[in-house]
Amino acid sequence: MERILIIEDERDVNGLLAQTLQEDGYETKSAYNGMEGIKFLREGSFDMVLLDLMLPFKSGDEVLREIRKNSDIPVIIISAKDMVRTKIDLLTIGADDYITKPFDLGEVSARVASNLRRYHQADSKKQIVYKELHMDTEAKSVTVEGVVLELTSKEYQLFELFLKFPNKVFSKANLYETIWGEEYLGDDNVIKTHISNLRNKIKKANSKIEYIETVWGLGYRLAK
Amino acid sequence: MERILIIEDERDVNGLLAQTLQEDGYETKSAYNGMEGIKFLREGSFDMVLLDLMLPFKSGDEVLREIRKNSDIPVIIISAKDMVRTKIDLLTIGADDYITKPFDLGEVSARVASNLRRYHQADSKKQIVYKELHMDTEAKSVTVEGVVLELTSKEYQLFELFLKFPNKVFSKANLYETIWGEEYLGDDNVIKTHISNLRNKIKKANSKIEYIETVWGLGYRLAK
DNA sequence: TATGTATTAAACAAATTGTAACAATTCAGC
DNA sequence: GCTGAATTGTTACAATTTGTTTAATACATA
Repeated sequence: MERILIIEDERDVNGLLAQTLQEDGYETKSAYNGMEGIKFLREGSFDMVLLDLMLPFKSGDEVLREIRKNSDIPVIIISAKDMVRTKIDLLTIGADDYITKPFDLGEVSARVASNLRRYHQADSKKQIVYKELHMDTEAKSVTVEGVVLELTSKEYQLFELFLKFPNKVFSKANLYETIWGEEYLGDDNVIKTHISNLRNKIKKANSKIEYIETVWGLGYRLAK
Repeated sequence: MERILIIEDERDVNGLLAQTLQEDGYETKSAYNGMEGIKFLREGSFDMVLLDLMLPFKSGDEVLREIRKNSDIPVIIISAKDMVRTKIDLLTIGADDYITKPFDLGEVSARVASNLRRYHQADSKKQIVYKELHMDTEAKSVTVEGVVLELTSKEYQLFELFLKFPNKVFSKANLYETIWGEEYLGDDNVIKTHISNLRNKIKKANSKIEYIETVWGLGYRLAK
């Protein structure tokens, strides 16, 4: 399970965050000042830190600097709305994101999820594993249930795009412009054919899973 | 590769920035006045703009306003040290960061990297949460109380409009012209049908909440 | 030239969209 | 409160758009 450390001195705010994140399925630990936060970080392993800027004893940016000395886990800053100037500096120091008070709990959930996803993606950039599929972006090879797919260049590029952005719906214009690098003038035949060929090759490799999903009227994406 | 547009009239400063950024592994393009800068932006796709404030023909803040009309890429302002007052205004217009002259090249690198990272991370913006509803504008998916709605393209577009402008009342002409991109000639049947279908799908997802409100004689809007 | 790859074309299938006819609702004026 | 004209809502179906597949042709590379 993913563990999140919440460093926030206001007890009710801390509790609220903890409760929300627990409902989202994370394990949380609460610290009520910077020194305590750093202590917990040394002791346990965490996947993320929510860090308030205004802390007693040791201010948030000091804590952040301390964290960054020996860790690259995502840190989301919680700050008062009017601290615009500091935002920029914090991102420079190495914060990953920030949320301004008063915050919407739904937004907190979204940000946390998004940052965690990115973090976990970052250390497996070269190997993409999805369901029964394995892509090596260095070797440009793809296997489905152990069977190697012999893909052409265009097929591979399409597939890699889908796998790199698992939720995004790619419009045809989108696909065309990123892969072909030219302006899309409405001729989607090429794309449709390649998609078809790609699907066929996947199917022939004994895959029962459909990897590429059609989103009617919008485009294509990786199937869930 | 990431592309950065440098809009700066002093040739040696421009060149220095270009060189530094190229060494950092970016592709750069140089413009020497505001008009040229805007022209380049229209033609090519950039990931970031470095923008000098004091430019011939068109001042930096005009250029910034122009950029913000159709893009949200990070813009870093380069300004003389004594123009402190403007900083805040620029951040209000939509600048992401600022660097004062004379600048340290190491700092430029750091700021550029930080802003680019944040920009590419900014996908939390793409999540719209409203009451029990969650819309992912990347994945083009909508869930109500955890249930995924299977929307058609038109239905989705309508819904996204409402959610993006939560208080605005959209007249039918308004909706028709933004979504269909054609002149509205008074036939509101299409819209009514789509709204009806959309409401149905929401209702079938067990939602007790009415998300789309009719404003009699005026149009529709997101319900409060 | 031989081979694989990319593109185009065309015929077919599927889903969405628009239309039309009718039902329900709202609101102004009595 | 009624009443009815205006506005909005619903439904089913036809027309249109969009997607799939197969095959043939063009293109590139060795």
